[in-house]
Amino acid sequence: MTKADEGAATGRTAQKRQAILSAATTLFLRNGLRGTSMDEIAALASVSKQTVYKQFTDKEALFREIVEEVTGNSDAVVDILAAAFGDTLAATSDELEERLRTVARVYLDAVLRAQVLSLRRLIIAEAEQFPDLARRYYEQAPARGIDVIADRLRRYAEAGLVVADDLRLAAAHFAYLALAIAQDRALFLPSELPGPGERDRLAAAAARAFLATYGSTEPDGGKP
Amino acid sequence: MTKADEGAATGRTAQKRQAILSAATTLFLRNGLRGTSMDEIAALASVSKQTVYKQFTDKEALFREIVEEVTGNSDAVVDILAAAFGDTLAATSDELEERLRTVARVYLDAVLRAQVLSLRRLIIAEAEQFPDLARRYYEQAPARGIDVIADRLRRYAEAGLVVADDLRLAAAHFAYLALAIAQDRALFLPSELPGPGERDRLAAAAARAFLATYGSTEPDGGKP
Amino acid sequence: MTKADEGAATGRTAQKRQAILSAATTLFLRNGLRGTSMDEIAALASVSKQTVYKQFTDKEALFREIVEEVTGNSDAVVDILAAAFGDTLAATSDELEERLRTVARVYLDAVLRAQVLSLRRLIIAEAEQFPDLARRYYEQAPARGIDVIADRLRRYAEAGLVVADDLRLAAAHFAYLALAIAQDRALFLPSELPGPGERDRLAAAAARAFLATYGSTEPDGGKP
Amino acid sequence: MTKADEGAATGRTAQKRQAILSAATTLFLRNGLRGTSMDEIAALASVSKQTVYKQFTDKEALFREIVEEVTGNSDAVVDILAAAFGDTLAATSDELEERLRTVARVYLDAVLRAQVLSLRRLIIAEAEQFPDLARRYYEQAPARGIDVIADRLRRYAEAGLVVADDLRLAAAHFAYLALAIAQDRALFLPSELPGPGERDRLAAAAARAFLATYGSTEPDGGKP
DNA sequence: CATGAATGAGAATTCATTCAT
DNA sequence: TATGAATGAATTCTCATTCAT
Repeated sequence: MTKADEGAATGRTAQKRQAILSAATTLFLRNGLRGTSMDEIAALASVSKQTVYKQFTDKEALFREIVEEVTGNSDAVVDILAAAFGDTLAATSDELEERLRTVARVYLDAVLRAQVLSLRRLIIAEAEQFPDLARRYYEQAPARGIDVIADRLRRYAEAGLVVADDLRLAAAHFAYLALAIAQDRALFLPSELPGPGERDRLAAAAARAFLATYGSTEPDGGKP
Repeated sequence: MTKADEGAATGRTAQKRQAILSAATTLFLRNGLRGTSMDEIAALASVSKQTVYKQFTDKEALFREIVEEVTGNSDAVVDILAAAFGDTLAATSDELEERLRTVARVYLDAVLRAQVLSLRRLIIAEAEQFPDLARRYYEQAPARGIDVIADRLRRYAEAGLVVADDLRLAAAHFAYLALAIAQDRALFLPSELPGPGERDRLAAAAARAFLATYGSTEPDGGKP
Repeated sequence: MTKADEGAATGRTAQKRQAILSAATTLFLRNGLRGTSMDEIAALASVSKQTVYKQFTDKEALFREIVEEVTGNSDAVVDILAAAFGDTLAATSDELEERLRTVARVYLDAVLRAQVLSLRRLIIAEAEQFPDLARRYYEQAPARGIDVIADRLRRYAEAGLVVADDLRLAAAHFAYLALAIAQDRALFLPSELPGPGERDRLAAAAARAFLATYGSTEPDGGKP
Repeated sequence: MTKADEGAATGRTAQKRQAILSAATTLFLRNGLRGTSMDEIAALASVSKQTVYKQFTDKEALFREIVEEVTGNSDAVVDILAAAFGDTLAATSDELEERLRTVARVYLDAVLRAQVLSLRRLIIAEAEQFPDLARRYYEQAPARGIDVIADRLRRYAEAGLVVADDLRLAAAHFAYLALAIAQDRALFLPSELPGPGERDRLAAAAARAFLATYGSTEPDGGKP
């Protein structure tokens, strides 16, 4: 076997595997675990059922692999969040509020994407059957988002812009002020996602409320 | 047929109907819609399958009826919430914070009950298949909770204890400050409900954060 | 429900159950466990597959039930054997030999019936998968046959017609002298069962060999 | 292509063929014909399924080849048996009994090996599907054992140590006195093979019973 | 030639729903 | 009216065998 052969073989197999994963992801997110049959997956992936079973032990294994993969990709949300904070610290309270407003808004957009919502629904639906997957998701997605926020808040606290005993709690307050109203609603009413204006409003209110609670009273050292 | 006969017959039928509803509720909440078979329901209700089908057109109808019934009973949560506010207004800011702490704590307890969480999971899981049910639930449960809070906040605002442009938004902030951290976690990690201490802590932090944002600066109107 | 109703219902159900058991017995004995499908069983019993599954948890349960039932009926062989010994003791050595010849012959016939051989094959085939069934069969069939023989030999020994230290061993020797040659052959060559003459010959040889070993030298007390 | 190449090719092919045969033997003996899949065989032999099909027409052909091969190797049992008789004749009745005891014991050991028992079970299980294989096995294994014994008995008879009209019948009596009790039990109770003491006891009893029946009354020519 | 993919069927089991009694 | 049986399809998974590369 030459390298080319190996590459070709691997490529072929890996390609099929990808097609299966992609098809299954689509279907699981749309119809849930029990609402998706292996036949449908094979058909959508344009492979035979046996190819599916040769690559994945059984439906559960396929489900697990997909949830783990997609959960991993949820880092995207966390990365977006981290990026939104920017690299520099805000210099004044006013700047900080605007910064937080942006962060809230960006975070909200990330979280209201249809895929992210579907994944959330899927994992919540199966949380009792697959507690390990649910835990993993929880730790990778919502919890890590709060970690990132807490980390940034620490820097603001060090700069005297924010005052908080418990940074993780403050971070959670910020996260849920920003997300919870819209996210909760979106879980139940998938077809009524809030529009841009509403998102702006929610993000602004979250930033304002957060700073009212945790903003330093003597903001940036006294405006002359 | 005498009235007695009719009554007996009705009674018996109604009794079976109740048994079916009760069995189906248990099973749907535990195993989901697709995870529950009509056979299981009939068996747990100790009736024949035909009896089930005589009372309910099909599985979907049974599911709907149950979700609507249980959703209706979720008023309980709203009632608990309303009761927690009490009938009198708080006289001072301090009293108000304690009052809100209590409310947050009671609300949290109500919402973290296993049944309530299971119902939430069930409805979220089926939100795309049964958007009307999800809407109804959303309007009956989370939304009405916020209504109740908003209503109370209005009275506080009138008394000068709270300042808010948008009372519903303020109410939502309070609700999600109080619930979201724990509720979100509980949806994903059913086996790790927060203990009493943690609940106290979350409730206190919610009350504090809310008042920092929406509490009147001149607390109780300034008693001259 | 009246008794008649119950009876009718039971009768109907029991009838179907019997049909299933009968069909499955036929097929399992003919084609083995893996060689028989639930579809075939349902078809041969003229019932729906669901009726089969309602009566028997799964294929294994059905298999077990059948093997146990048929094993129980194998008592027939033991009963035949016991009857062949007759109620009276033989008075002389000559009579005893004739008696044993008859017993051997009858036993051989019982054991060479097609059903008995098929059952033996079936249980041997599954002995590693179902050790409990194999044990039960072994104890009910071959072992009990030897018990019966040992019991009769004890009476002969008490009458001085037979001399043996170890009656069970002597019984086993008799049993296998009588059966083993033909039984072994029949297990492998189902289509070449020995004819009556051959059976006579084997039975006679078994009786003769047994008495040569275990017959009392001073037979019936000395004919003057 | 040089001869070396051809040799190498043949060697490689033959090697794979052997690997397949070996894997299939293991699996067929362990799990039976229907309990073994071509996939498993290919996997255990570390070859592709196509290679299996290139070497053997289909599953049945592979099964046949294996059973025939293993049946051929069962000669081992016959060889062991023949060797146990030794090259010299026994001189006295006492020596003969000891000799037969040894033979019986060795034969028993040979026949109670797990592989031999598994093969027996396998062939019995498939005797109706593959009557030709069963016949071949029967003729190669149990029947040839009896042939060997009959042959030796003839020499003993010529030496006046043994008296028998029908040497094959006498040989069968010896064989089944020696084997049948333990072999039968072992077929049904694979996990309860008799220990050495029990084997000794059975072998001794077989030798004794055989000589009581077929031993010459005037043993070795009368010791004056 | 040999690897992975494909085929096409079949088996066990389950389900929602409907008859028949 | 209620029970057990029946229906007919679907679902998960496996298998023996054959292409295509």
